[in-house]
Amino acid sequence: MRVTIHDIARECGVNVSTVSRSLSGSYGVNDETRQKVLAAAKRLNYVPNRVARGLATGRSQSLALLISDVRNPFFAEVARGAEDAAFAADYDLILGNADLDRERQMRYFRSLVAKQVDGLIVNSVSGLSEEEVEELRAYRVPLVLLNRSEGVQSISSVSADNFQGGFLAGQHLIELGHRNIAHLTGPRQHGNLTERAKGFLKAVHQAGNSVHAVVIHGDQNQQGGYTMARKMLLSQPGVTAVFTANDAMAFGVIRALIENGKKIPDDLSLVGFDNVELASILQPPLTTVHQPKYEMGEAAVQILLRQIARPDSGPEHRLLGVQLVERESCRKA
Amino acid sequence: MRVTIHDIARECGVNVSTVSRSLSGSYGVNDETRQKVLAAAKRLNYVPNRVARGLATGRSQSLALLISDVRNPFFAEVARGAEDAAFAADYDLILGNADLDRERQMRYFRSLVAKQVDGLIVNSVSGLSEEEVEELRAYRVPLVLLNRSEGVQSISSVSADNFQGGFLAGQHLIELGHRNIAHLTGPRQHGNLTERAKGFLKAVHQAGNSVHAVVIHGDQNQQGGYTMARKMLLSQPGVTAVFTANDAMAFGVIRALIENGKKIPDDLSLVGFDNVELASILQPPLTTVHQPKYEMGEAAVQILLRQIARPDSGPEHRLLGVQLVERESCRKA
DNA sequence: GCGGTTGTTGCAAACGGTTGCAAGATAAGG
DNA sequence: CCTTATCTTGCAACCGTTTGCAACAACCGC
Repeated sequence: MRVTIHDIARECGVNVSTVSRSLSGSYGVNDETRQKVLAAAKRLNYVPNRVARGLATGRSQSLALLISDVRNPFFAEVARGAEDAAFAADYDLILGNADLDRERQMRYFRSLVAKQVDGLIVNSVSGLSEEEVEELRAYRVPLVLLNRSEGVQSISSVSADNFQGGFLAGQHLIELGHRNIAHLTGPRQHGNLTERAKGFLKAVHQAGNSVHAVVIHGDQNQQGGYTMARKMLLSQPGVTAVFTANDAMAFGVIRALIENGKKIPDDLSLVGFDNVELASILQPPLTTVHQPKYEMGEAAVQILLRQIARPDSGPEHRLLGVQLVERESCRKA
Repeated sequence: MRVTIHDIARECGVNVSTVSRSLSGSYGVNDETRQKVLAAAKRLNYVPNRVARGLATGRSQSLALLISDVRNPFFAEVARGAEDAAFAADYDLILGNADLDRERQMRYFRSLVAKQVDGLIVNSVSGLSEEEVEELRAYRVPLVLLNRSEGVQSISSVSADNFQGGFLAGQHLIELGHRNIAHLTGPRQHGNLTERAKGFLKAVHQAGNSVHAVVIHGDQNQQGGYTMARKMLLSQPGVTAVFTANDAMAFGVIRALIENGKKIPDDLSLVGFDNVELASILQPPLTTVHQPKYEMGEAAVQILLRQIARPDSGPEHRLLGVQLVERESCRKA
């Protein structure tokens, strides 16, 4: 059995409550006694039992991050940001990969609540039914969503400025002189991606009638980008520039172009979104919209910590800035 | 306050112990009573408090994964494998990024032990002092190392067959007819990478005197690969093939070659190690040695679960197979 | 010298479960 | 009908902390 405060108390000839107070540093214990206790704790190699502490205080000192998949570099970066912020505040982070499986997500929620996590960061909640969101809310655990969900004002969120990102991408291509631009994006109704498309279209409309834009929907991954690009090459031969709603799709576009013997940026300019590490390594390096992924993880934890400290404080929505990273996948039209 | 078993007991007019037994499914309770309890639990929306349970049973029902950095796709993949296996067994996974910082690693250990994690998967322990390893051992928490540490027989481990991987890479290049091969690797004394180098050299020696090999040490990342490649192009102009000890270094090599106007595989054949996702996306797709990353995570959790179930069972060392994935970065010499 | 502070410590009740043991009820066997 | 075995349930201790309250001593000012 491990050493407990009872052992220390016996060793020092004091009551456990004195030991507890000495260790947790709250005032009200004589300095001499405290030193004695501290020395004994060290000598006996005492490790406090956080579970017991958690039971007594109602705090588990852990947060959870529930995302689709850490293998997605975007989430890995978020996870690292969250983990660093949590570690700094002496919390630890439980990781859950829920894919986009509703059932799995709910199973996780229940398990995490049962474990008394002090706060929860969730990728997205958009797939959940009204009832499920209600159940979630009933748990009364501080919650922050990564990427704001439409219409869920009451839950804190951290998002990148997707609209602005889409706008920047569109503006950039237009400034380079492109007049026939395609936007490759995911399925309709996907909050984030929809925002990006809206921003993009704003830039297009601002440019007036001279610019022609087409939006193509498909799967929001490399394969989807590949498929859409192939289709586009056939149906839209006049396109000179492509903006994809994420980098993965851009990689698919690159593959399709290589297969068709076309070169970037000579035959087609390309702008991605996310700025995953790969984007800078690829040849040519991809121009893309940088999302502050690490910072999003950090911010989410900060909000959580604040909500834990002041449970009655309202929800907070943080919109983090994005920026266009110009590399070599675009050229003047 | 949340619903507890006491509430359910009151509701059903039975003792808490009966409720506990009904819920945890251990036999010894009348079926009718159990149904009544289950119904009440559901009706009241009861969520068991795992912290309390943990205190009583000494089990926290959570495992921890302590790695350098999730942003490294290798670890992200391992993490996902571990998480899936843990989830399936109704455990959850605490994630820790310790970089290679000893202090941070030790802080994590203590915190995790304090939290009564039931098992711990650790990236590497090689940087720790004797004393620290001893402290770790004293905690008596089931432990498995990702990548076996030299001379630490007493702690379970899961590793890829690095030696065999190095051998396969060397053999492949030799079979293609290369006679002047460079191996770019990390600092000396790095367990894994050393094994890879050894395997590579075995292939070289097996081929007899006709094959000339040079081993270059540097940083085990993209930048290191870049630097070493530049140096090599100057000092070893006769080299026709390169084997890097990981994919990241290979990406650095590619960058250096592009800068020098050289083409892969025409001017130089290249083999990496790891098979990160990026390797297949790059142009040209990289020939590399596949490490079963996901499976390593899974295996680590399985070992942990076994050790938790039978604490007196000895350590287990699992060596997972690797395979050469031939893509388009090599050609006949 | 006395009442009132202030500071230090101990006592004991939580926190929400689990579990060994005993008691009572019921059924089976002789 | 009594004994014994089997089921079902309750009681209470325990897991390792925290924390409100009371007790006590020392010190203060008057």
